[in-house]
Amino acid sequence: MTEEKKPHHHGALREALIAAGIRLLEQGGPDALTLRRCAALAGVSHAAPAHHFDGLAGLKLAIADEGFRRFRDCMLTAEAQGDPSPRGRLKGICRGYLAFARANRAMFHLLFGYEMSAPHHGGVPDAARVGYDVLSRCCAPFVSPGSDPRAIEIQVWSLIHGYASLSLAGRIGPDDPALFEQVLALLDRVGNAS
Amino acid sequence: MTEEKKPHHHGALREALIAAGIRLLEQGGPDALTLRRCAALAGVSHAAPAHHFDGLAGLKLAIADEGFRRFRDCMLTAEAQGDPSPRGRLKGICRGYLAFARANRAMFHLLFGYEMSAPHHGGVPDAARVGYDVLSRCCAPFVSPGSDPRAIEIQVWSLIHGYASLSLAGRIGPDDPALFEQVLALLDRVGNAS
DNA sequence: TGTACATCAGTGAACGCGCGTTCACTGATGTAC
DNA sequence: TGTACATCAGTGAACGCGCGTTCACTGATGTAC
Repeated sequence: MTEEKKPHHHGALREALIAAGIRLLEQGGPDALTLRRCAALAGVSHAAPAHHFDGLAGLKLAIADEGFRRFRDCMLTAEAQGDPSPRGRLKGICRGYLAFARANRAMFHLLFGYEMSAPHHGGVPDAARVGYDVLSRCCAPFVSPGSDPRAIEIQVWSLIHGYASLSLAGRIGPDDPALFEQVLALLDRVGNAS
Repeated sequence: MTEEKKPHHHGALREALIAAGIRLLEQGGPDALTLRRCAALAGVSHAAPAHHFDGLAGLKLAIADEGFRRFRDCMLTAEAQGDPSPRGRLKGICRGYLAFARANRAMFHLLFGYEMSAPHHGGVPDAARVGYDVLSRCCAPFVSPGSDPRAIEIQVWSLIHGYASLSLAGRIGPDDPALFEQVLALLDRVGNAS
């Protein structure tokens, strides 16, 4: 199971290829993620991945799946670190959202980029849902009973996703925690009756 | 100047290549944008573009430049169409923002994607500024005198950019104008003393 | 108005590159009996 | 416990593809005089 020897059979090649893909992604950007390079980094021949993934698209899907789980974990960690009030938790996951994006630039672009939503593409992996569930839970305290929670969820998600995207795109300038907190202050006005 | 004949000299190849690139982008996605295909679509040999652009990166920069101008025009048009109050203008450009993203998926990803902000890349083209200026002007009425306008600008920009990005990524589901207006309603709480 | 010449903007052939994929193969594993 | 055999997970060579780039070239344009 946890063998890492070098016999003919790798033993955990699937996981090794995913890990290699993530490394390539972060070190060389989206274009560095190819089947051949993943195979080389995992120490197998370039034809080996065909036994585990349905082409490059299949590998990317598996990488995105793993990425979404790490993304969720990053938000949960940030949630647990801050103020335990509902408002504090909500801001906490937003801080985790931004932290993940900054620490995993290329992965973030893979998770939300063109390819993942292209017309011909199979669609977003199931794991995308686990992140949304965290968001949804943290928004719940601010939803008026009987009303649709979706509006508040999308307000919060848009705000933090936009900030993270613009930050990665270099549009907000260097890291500015004070500015980010000012933007998050808008969340104090979410869900109140104004 | 406006010649479109077929002599040895094209006359306006630079513009033709940019137009070809935009067509390829929208019809085939980011990967369809190559020097050779642009040249073919413009009706010249594949070596011709080298006389006008510094490689593929140079062509992309020129395409992004044109894209940012169209983006701004789209916002200005939407601003002019709606309620002329400050709040109405602000929401107007947000509607233009979303409309542009939806009508120019691949271009939108080019303008804000990984490549445009990659470490080795030269940076965002100057034209990116013209869009921000529109946003800044529409935010100005809500900035308290003497305070930094940046906080409100980034709040608004994050909200609309996030919504547009998530919409393109297929995360918000099918087009839902009512939901979008609910999200924009958060702008009613921007810049007030709460 | 005419000529010589430099410069510019194309052509088309050729290059090497990394890619995904296919194929026959082989060693290792697992199962039936 | 031992044997036969099917299946699985790798190897390595080969394929064709489209890409960016280079190169010598040539036709058209523009300028000096």
